[in-house]
Amino acid sequence: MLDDRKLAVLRAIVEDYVSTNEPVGSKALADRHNLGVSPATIRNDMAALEEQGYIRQPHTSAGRVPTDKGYRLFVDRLSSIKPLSVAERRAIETFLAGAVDLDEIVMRTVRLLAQLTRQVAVVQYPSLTRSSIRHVEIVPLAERRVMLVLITNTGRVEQRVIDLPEDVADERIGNLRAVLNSCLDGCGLSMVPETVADLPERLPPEDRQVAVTILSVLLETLVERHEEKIVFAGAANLAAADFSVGLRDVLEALEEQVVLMRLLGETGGISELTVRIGSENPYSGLRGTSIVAAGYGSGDKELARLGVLGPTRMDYPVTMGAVRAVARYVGQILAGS
Amino acid sequence: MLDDRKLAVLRAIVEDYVSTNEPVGSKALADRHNLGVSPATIRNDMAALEEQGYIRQPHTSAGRVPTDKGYRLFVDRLSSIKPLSVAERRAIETFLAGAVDLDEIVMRTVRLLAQLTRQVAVVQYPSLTRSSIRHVEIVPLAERRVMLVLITNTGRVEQRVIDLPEDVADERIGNLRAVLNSCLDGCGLSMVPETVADLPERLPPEDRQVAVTILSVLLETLVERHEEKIVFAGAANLAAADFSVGLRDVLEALEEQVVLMRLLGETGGISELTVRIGSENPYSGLRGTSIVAAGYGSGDKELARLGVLGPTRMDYPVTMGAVRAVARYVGQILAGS
DNA sequence: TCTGGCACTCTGTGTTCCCGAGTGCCAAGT
DNA sequence: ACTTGGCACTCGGGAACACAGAGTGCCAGA
Repeated sequence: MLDDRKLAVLRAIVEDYVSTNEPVGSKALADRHNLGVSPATIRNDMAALEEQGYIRQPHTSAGRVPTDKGYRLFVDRLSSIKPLSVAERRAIETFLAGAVDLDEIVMRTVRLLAQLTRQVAVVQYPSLTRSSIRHVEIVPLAERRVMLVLITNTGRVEQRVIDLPEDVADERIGNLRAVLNSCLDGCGLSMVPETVADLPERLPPEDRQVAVTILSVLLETLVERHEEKIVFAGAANLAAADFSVGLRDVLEALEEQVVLMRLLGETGGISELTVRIGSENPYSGLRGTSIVAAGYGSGDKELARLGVLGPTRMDYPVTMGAVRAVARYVGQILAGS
Repeated sequence: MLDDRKLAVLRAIVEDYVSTNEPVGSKALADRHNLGVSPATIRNDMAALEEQGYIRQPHTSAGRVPTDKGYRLFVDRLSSIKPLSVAERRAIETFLAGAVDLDEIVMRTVRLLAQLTRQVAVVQYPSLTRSSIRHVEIVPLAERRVMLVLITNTGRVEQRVIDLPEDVADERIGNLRAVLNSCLDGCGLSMVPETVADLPERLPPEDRQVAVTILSVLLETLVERHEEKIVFAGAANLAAADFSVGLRDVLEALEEQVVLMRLLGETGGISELTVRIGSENPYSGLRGTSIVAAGYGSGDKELARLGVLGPTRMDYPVTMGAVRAVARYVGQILAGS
């Protein structure tokens, strides 16, 4: 149905259109790529490609432009991920190495990715639910008020202020902290509810009331924060890429955590790339934009996702290479810290 | 030099131009505002205003448009800050009240402000340097590794991972923590360096090495984080306001923490509004944009700043009202938590 | 000092026209 | 059966042009 030459023509169209941003005609193709055939032949192939929905003409008698389906075929079968240059790898390493805490790792990652791809980068904070507890801290603030601090093995810190039902002496707090830590240390977050279920009963009666209050907040934190935090950078790159569709919609989507979550999507395995092209993505305001995303994590567990968002007319091989490389490096950094 | 009527004309020009976004002519002015004089008279006044640089004509035989100088006069002498409606105040309260930690307070504030003003909102995290220490925590992570957690009275939490020069038993860590807390609790951050200066000497010799390591990281944190964290929201509003100047520059500025810092600027007193109009601001990429900013804090100490950024052609009375109101509410929330 | 009148100057818009790039199709060649 | 050159056709986009409308500056009169 699609012989090799037709595929070569499609590849050439995508490559030319990506680099020039103008509909590409049969003559230009014959000139720039040595396909060994004449423009007329190419025209026939183009007609076939259009017939099947891989390319289209913006107007009669203009060149051809790839459709979403065309890009999809290109990504799946006609291109290979382009690895980063040595210089780029070095840049990633040195740039990420300087980060001192999780906030800074994420911040640097998102900027790095934006700069590398010249597009909008999106990074999700390492998921709370898939990580485990490294330490729980209870800090007395006032008479009946404490702050609960939760530190996970990914370096993420959650804090909540709790109003207690009664005055509690500091040593009782300390005691409680010790108990909590001894039974939660290293506990996967998804296991917390069962782990603490019978905890109050194992405490002296006078502490139970307080323990229940604190535990309920702890559990609440785990649930509420299920919707993860996401940051983006490189919005300025949107202005450069003259967007076909209004960039207002894109900016709006970027500020909606929920939408971003869905865009990053779920993955199969770690460091596996997901590409959503134009109308494939689940949000109508983003026709005309593609998302290249990957999971990252330490070891073999995927902790969160990151990716970039740009016009469908993007350089997929390069973008995919950058996303994959950054995802791997961030995973390493997280594992090492 | 400028009699009352000329000022009234200037005010009318600003108001009309802000609401219509079109150069305003003498006839339209005479119709919409009852100035009690004819268009011809207004024309004379306009000529005078233009002479002095308060307004200008985009082209010969177009209406007049205020200059930066004109807006400045308008803000300083011709307008008064418009208080928010009851409904808006209620919305602020309920929206901010639900926040559980500092991150969420800041996040909600910036979104609220963006929505209220329909412009880009910018909020700086409460300054580390001006707040005081509420608690210091040292959490053992591994053999020779601990995490230092710093909690300030504004609810801000800073964490750093520290590699120790030797193995340290947990009880020695606990001891160190107790000592640190007893001498730093409530200590203003700017006082920390002197407060801990002689601390190692007061410890048993075997702990000194470790203490020095930890303290140096602590001090480093205070210094490094001097450049504050800033977040923004509402970038989508930029796309709506058809910017005269390329919005690429604006987006770039928004992602430069340093530039944002300078834009928010320094203030006189708390809740005092700063307005920077067009060319008054220190960044050349932002010709055509104004910044309305205010300090916020708990009690009488200014902890940080917040504000909005929009086209010079903005509704200053309303914007100023919103910024002032939000700054006050955030201050209250911070004081109460 | 204000007002009405008048001539003048622009910008923006709509119209028309034309060029060129690119196509589809067909008939001839391999 | 596929490829190729030729040819007529179609549109989009830019240039040239005209024109209406809004707005001004200025002047003479109240």
